[in-house]
Amino acid sequence: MTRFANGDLLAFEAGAAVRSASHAIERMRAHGSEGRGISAGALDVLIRLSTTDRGISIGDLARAGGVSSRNVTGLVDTLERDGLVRRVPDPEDRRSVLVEITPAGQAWIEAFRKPSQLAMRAMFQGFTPEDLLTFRDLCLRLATNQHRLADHLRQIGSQP
Amino acid sequence: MTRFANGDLLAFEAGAAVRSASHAIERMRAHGSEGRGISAGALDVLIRLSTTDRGISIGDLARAGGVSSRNVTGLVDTLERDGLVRRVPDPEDRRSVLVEITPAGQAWIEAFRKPSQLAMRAMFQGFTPEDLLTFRDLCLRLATNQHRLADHLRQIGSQP
DNA sequence: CGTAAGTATGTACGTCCTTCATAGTAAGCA
DNA sequence: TGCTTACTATGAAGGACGTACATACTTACG
Repeated sequence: MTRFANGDLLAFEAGAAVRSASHAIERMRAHGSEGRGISAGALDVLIRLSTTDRGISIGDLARAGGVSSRNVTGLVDTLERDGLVRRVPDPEDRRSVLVEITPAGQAWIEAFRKPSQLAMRAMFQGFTPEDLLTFRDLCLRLATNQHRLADHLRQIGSQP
Repeated sequence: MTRFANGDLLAFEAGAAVRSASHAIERMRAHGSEGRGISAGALDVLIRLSTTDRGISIGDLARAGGVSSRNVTGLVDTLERDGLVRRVPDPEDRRSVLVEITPAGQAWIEAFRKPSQLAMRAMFQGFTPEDLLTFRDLCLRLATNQHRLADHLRQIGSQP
């Protein structure tokens, strides 16, 4: 290994580590939903939709996931083709399209949950509940930090 | 949020959280190496090569990264096209190709390190050194867990 | 020697994600 | 009211990562 200043080394290593960890999770997830053919990005959208009864607009889904709205449009396309999701016009804004989960989508999530939880439990084997809790919180803090940074960068980028 | 059994909920949420976190890191990394045009997968290979003076074979790189060897071939292609990496024949096995980092590659890594560390420091703002340490360790444990699981799955998959 | 296994790579493909361009709609202001 | 500006979703095009399968070459083992 190359040499670093103390704290920066740790941050650098942690960055690399979280990348491996995410790859690991992704791989297990793929294994869990194997055959039922839903891919990572689409799954994110579906899970987000499953947490509410109201529809969510494409733009809001994009902002929530931190990706472009064009991307979400595509993911919703595939989910809709599979019948897991449905587009309905927004009664309050005719530009907007609300996406809601269908009963088939709910069923898919239910079927996905059990094996996914088992896989996750296997992945987090050896973690104490406290480990799990702090780990989750640190991850979320990382995500919010990034959101804040992205906003900041966007601001200083748009007014040089 | 939907309802879960206690521990499984946490594992499920932690899985989602690490995905966001990794996306966050990835985005900052992209921002850091902007213009210098190296992408995530290639960067992983380059970093791995920068940690040793000897060449590493395509297959070993693939196993270390947990990806297919075909994929590594492609990544090495682009790195070689940019002059950051070089293929040399393995003197001990004429099937194998060793990949080594060039001086230009070393220089790239050096140039990348500083802004990357700054970005990481910004990302991990608010983390105590202990947070950072446990976070990194938990991530690595996750990765090793996945490796073990993958091996296990491969074994039971190949002898049904 | 001959067969089996390992190596890198060609071909083909799927998914994620992006940017730019476009048509429809909303909102603010003369 | 009409005009301009901004926002919405989407079409088109493309880059990058990753996979599986087939192939040619080399090694190792019987």
